[in-house]
Amino acid sequence: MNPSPLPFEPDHNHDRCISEALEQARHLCRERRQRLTPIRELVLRLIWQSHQPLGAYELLPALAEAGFNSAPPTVYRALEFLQSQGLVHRIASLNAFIGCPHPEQSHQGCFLICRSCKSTLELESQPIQQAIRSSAGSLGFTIEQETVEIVGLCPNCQTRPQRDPQ
Amino acid sequence: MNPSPLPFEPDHNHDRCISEALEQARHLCRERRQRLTPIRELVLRLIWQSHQPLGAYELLPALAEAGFNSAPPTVYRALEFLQSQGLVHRIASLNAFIGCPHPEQSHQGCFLICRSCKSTLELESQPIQQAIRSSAGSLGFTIEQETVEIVGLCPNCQTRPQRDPQ
DNA sequence: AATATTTTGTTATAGTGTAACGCAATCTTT
DNA sequence: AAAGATTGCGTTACACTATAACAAAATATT
Repeated sequence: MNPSPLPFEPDHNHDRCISEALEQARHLCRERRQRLTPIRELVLRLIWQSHQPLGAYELLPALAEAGFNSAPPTVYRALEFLQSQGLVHRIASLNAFIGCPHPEQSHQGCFLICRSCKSTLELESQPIQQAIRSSAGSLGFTIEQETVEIVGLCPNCQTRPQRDPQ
Repeated sequence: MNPSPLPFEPDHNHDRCISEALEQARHLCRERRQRLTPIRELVLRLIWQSHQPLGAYELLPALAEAGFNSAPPTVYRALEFLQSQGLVHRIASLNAFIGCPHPEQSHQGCFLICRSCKSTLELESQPIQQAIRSSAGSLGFTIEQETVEIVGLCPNCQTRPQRDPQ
């Protein structure tokens, strides 16, 4: 069992991985004087539990089960808050959301998304960042937001295409 | 007047730029034995006319004006065909479509999108491609599809934020 | 001309996301 | 602790994006 998730590694200790993410979220929000309300924390936990990008509407049933209102605005508000705090990212090409493993400083994610098992890995790739900045800079373009989403097959699914690591 | 569009340059000869794109599309489709029907050609022309990413539903009124059916499936079918031929790209972060300036070979675009005037430039950046391939490769990830969309401010809009180059 | 294939028309519906308003909970100031 | 201000939530309604399914028309093939 690993203490934290490895790239495309299905067998890490996911319970611990979730609770660490939640603890960090609580800590960051306390520090920033932001309110991690029960709904927001639940949405964050649900997203972490999946480890796959999760659509907004997939969250609604769980919210209803927990006794909350489960109309779309409820979950979108929670997601908006979590995004504003860097706790989740939105994957534009999937219309879905995923937990951010290092929310302590605002950043632009770069995602590797497995088409087969949907596992998604957030990279911190200096070379990619650098190449993008350099290209934009040479054209006089000022970057405000980056969307880098790579879809393909993770190592597991190249040899065992049907398996779902979660 | 320039014969072809320059990066974020509002004053190129856009009529010529459109007609060249259409001529190339006709040529490619003839070569590939694919049918560039009136609807498909009209959709392609409308997209090129805008030079900004265009939503599917923004195309419908023009289709109706031209006497075609203007229900969503009509335009989505045309867009699907044009994408399959590499003639247009979809911008995931905008739910919109834009003409491809070099459709002769299938490729993954990298887009610089101005938040203010919406001008969008497709890059062929070897360093970015290389960095992405290298990152993915070192993790054993096989790339199938890349989404790279950079939103920010183009040179024109950094000094004249209100101007619309189109 | 007959048949097969592709494209389009049409209706309906699924999926994603937001506006707007009022109430409730929390925070701030006194 | 009370009053007022701010923030978050419940609720309804709706806008925007995209596709399924089937029939009719147009085109290609034999």
